[in-house]
Amino acid sequence: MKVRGNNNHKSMGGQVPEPTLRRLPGYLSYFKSLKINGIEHVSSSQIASTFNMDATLVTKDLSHTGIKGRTKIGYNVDKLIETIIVFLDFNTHENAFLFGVGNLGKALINYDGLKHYGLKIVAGFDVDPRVINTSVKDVKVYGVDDFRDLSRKIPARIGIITTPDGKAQETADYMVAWGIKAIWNFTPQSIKVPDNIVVENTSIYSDLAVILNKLNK
Amino acid sequence: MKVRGNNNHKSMGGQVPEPTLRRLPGYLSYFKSLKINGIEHVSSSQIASTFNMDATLVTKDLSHTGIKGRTKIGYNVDKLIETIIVFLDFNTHENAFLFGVGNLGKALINYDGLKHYGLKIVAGFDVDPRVINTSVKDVKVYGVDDFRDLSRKIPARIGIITTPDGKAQETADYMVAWGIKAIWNFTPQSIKVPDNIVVENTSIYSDLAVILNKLNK
DNA sequence: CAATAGTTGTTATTTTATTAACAATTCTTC
DNA sequence: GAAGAATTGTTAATAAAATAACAACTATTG
Repeated sequence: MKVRGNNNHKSMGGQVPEPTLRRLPGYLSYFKSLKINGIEHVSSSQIASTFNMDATLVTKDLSHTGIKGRTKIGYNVDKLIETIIVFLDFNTHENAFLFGVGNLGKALINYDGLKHYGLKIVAGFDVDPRVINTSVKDVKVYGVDDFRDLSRKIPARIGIITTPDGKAQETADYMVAWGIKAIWNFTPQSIKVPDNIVVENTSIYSDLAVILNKLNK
Repeated sequence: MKVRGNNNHKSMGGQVPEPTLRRLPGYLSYFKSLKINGIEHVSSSQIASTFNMDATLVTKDLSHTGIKGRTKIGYNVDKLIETIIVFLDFNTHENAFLFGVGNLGKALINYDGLKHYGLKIVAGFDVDPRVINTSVKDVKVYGVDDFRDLSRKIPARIGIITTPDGKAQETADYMVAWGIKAIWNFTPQSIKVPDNIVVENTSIYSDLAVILNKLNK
C-alpha cells in the first residue's frame, strides 16, 4: 500500500521534475485567462489541446501540485490558480538585486510581471557613473561599493546578472561574497560558483538556436 | 555496418536532440572567451568541468556538429567556433519583425548580440500612436497596417511577440496571415498556430519557477 | 623506443520523461 | 434509476537523454 500523505508542502521527499516546473507557469497564465472569461472548470484534455501535448502529462503535472480534479467535471479554475501560485512560491516576495542596468536590465526592472510572480527587484547596481544614482521606475541604481550598507537595509537572496558578456564571472563572484544564494544569469557566459549556490542560466541564444534549426530543417 | 556519411549538412537524416542544440550556444560563448585568452585547444573534460556536466555528453554534443577532436590534444578552438556558428546558422542573417515595442521589445532591438547570432530585427510594429513612426536604434516602428508594403520590401520569416499578455494570440494570427514561418513568443500565453509554423516560447517565468523551487528546497 | 597517461569517440546501461492502457468515478440523458 | 459518456488518476510501456564503460589512438616521458 502506497502512502499518499499530504502534499501541501514540497519540502517532502517527492522531487518535482524540472520539465513539470517549467510547464506550470504556462498553465497558470492559461488558467488566468480562463478565469477572466468566466470559465470555472477545465479538463486535462482541454489544457492538453491548448498546449499541444498529451493529456496524461497534464494530469501528472497537476498532480504534483496536490490539486484534485473531479471526474466528468475537470479542475476548478480558481483552485488551480491558487494552488499553482502557492506551489511555485509566486505568492512570496523574494527580493533580488540586479547587476548591470543596461537595456535588458532596465527592461526587467520595468517588467511589471515579475512582481506578480514572486520576485521583487529592490536595487540595481552598475559601474557606469551615468546610471549610478538614477532610478529606473522606483528602483534606485547604486555603485558596487554601496552594497554593504544596502544589504543590511534590504536583504536579498537572488542576484540577477544582466551585465555585458565578459563581466558575468566577476559579478557572480561579488554576489556570492555578498551572500546571494541564487544567481539568475542572463549572459551566455557560464559561471562557476560554490555547489550550494543555485544558478539558472537564461540564454535567449539557446532559444534562437532551436528556432533557426527548426526553420531550416 | 553503419554509414557515417558526411555530416556537413544537418539537412541529412540525423536529428539533433534539442538539449544539445540548447547547450551549443553556451559552449560557443566559452570557446570565444578561450580564443580571446589565446588558448588554441580545449578538451571535453575541461569543457565539462566549466559547465558542471559529464564529459561524455560534451563529446556527444560536439560530434553532432561534425567536428573532430584529436586524441591527447583536444579540440581546436578556432575550428570549434567556426563549426558551431555554421552549424547553428548563426552566420546567416535571418530577418525578423518584432511586434510590441514596449520595454522588452526595445531591449531586444537594442540587444546587439542578436545580430551576431543570425538574427536581424528589421522592423517593429505597435498599436500605440506614440511609438509608431519613432525609431529604436536604427529600427523603425510601424503601425500594423503598414505591413503589406513593408513585407514586399523586406521579407522576414521570423516574428517576435513582445506584446502585453493577452495580445499574443491575436498577434500570432496576424503574423501567420502575413506569411511568418516562425514565431518567437516572449509572453507567457500559449498560442495556437498551424502545424507548419515553428513556435518557440521563451518564458522567464519558467526559469523563475525553477529558481524559487531550488532556493526553497 | 617502450610505457604511460590523457584523450576521443563509440557502444551499453541506467535514468528520466513521455505516452499508452486501463480501472474507477460520476454526471447526464433517456 | 439504469446506461452511457467523459473524465481523473494510476500503472505499464515506450522513448529519449544522460551516464558509464571501454576500446583505440597518440603525445610525452623515461
